Amino acid sequence: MKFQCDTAARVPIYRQLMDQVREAMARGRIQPGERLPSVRQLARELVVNPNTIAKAYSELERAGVLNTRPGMGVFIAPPQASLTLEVRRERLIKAINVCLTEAVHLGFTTEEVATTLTQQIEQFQFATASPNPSPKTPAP
Amino acid sequence: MKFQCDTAARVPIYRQLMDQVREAMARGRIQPGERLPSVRQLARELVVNPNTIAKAYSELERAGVLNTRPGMGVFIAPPQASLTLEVRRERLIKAINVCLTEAVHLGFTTEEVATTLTQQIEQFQFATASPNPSPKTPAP
Amino acid sequence: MKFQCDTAARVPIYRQLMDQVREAMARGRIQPGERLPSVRQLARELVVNPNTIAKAYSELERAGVLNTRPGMGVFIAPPQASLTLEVRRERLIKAINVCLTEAVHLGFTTEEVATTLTQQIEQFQFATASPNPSPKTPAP
Amino acid sequence: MKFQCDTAARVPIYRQLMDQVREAMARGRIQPGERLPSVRQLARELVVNPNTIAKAYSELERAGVLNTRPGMGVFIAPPQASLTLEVRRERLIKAINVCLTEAVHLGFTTEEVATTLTQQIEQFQFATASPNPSPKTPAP
DNA sequence: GTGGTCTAGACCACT
DNA sequence: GTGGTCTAGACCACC
Repeated sequence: MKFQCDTAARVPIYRQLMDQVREAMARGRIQPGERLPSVRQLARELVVNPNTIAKAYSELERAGVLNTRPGMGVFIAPPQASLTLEVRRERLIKAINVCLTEAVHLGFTTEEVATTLTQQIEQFQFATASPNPSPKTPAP
Repeated sequence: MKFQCDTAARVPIYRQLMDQVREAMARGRIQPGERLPSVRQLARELVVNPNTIAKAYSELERAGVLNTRPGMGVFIAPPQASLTLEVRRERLIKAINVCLTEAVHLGFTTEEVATTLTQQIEQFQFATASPNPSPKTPAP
Repeated sequence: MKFQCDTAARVPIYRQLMDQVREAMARGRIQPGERLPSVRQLARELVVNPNTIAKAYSELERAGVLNTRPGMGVFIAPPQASLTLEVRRERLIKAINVCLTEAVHLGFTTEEVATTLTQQIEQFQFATASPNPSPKTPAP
Repeated sequence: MKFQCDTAARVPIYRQLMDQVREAMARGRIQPGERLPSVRQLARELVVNPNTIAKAYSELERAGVLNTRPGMGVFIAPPQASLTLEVRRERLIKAINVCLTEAVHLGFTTEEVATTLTQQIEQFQFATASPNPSPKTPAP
């Protein structure tokens, strides 16, 4: 996996790295079990303090997205949805509202948003069946 | 307009207030020319330091969404899209990707996301014509 | 003389009015002895608090630019250069530096600034002889 | 870079600092990528509250002329002209008019203004080619 | 009444 | 070390 970071941005570097891992996973570019570059290697590559890389990795591990196996490296963890359906719904709606608020302020029309969304949604690897199925999709 | 803030959240209070103003505008709940609560009044109401409110307001003014008139109060500014179409497109795609990344990690299916999005999109006041119209939506 | 003010601007209204009087004088659009609209009349016209108009006028009077004759109205005062050449030089250089700093930040070239300046300078009514002549312009 | 501020002046301290940074940049005395003194250091040096320095820096960052990297310091940002030619022209004319109005009121002649301007203009680092070149300056 | 500026001093986040 | 956020409380400018 290829990382990059922008030291001039106001979003902290460790956050940029976390976001990149999460987005790459969501796009299916990296799979569970895959190994990420070591802290030191990535620190050299990005010319960044190793502590910063370590912080990004440890936060992701705390979130259950990565597994660190001492002496072996850092690996993508298998998916695990531990949240209740209610909490997941809330967060989805929140994420959508943030996105739509931005879209309105950028001056786009409903159609333009829908078009762009359709284009982008194909590039993500969505689950084929929800772990806690919603009532909308009754089991056959 | 009704505000609320969570002192315990890791997102700064002034940021929470900014987001609420922006979302309320995007939903059409507050209109250009409308007056917001005064700094002191809102500070008393939320039990927050007036400086914090002032910071939220002044940041929004610099973003061009508010006008503050000393001695008069703070008002919603008329809409003004000064960004190029290219920049606006970039930001829209970025916002959508953040949203979709979150949706995948929450374990939702494509259909669930599409359904929720359709529900939410109706609650926002989108522009009816883009300031820099895209070739995608020819006039009938 | 026609006044206008922008309540949304962050420069105070009384300052906007002062600047308009000063610029109109510098352009020769209003002459010494000419009468300005009364406080009440201008306040009605601009839909502004009379105190605000009064403040603009009294500040200009303090600067020696206006004369208020009670019961008669407000008049443009005859020119009077009471400052030393040294102070006037300092202020001219300061004003020019502010202007040039802005020009550089706007990304203009020297030629573009010179061209625009030549166009604008013709519209102002400069003195034909300096009250405290500089050594550059020896008396014949 | 050397700063100074006048606590007695009616222009706010943070504004004075902003103006000094902008002028130093326009004169080429500080270059993109260069680091400014830290908030705390400058606050000690000028005997001013750190919050005041921070305000100046953060306003300049919002204007796009500085980058602040938490934990690293504050740096001059690479130049970026995002404004349309029309807006830039308007602002240039406005800046020139303010300057000329002042010059007339100080009692200077056209020649004196032209002479002083020629002297000062050499000390600024103007762009050599406009980002949106005007038709006035064809390439030789 | 309104918002704007500044101080003093605290705590946190980032590198 | 760096900057960012928040509080408490003061004074000023504008309308």
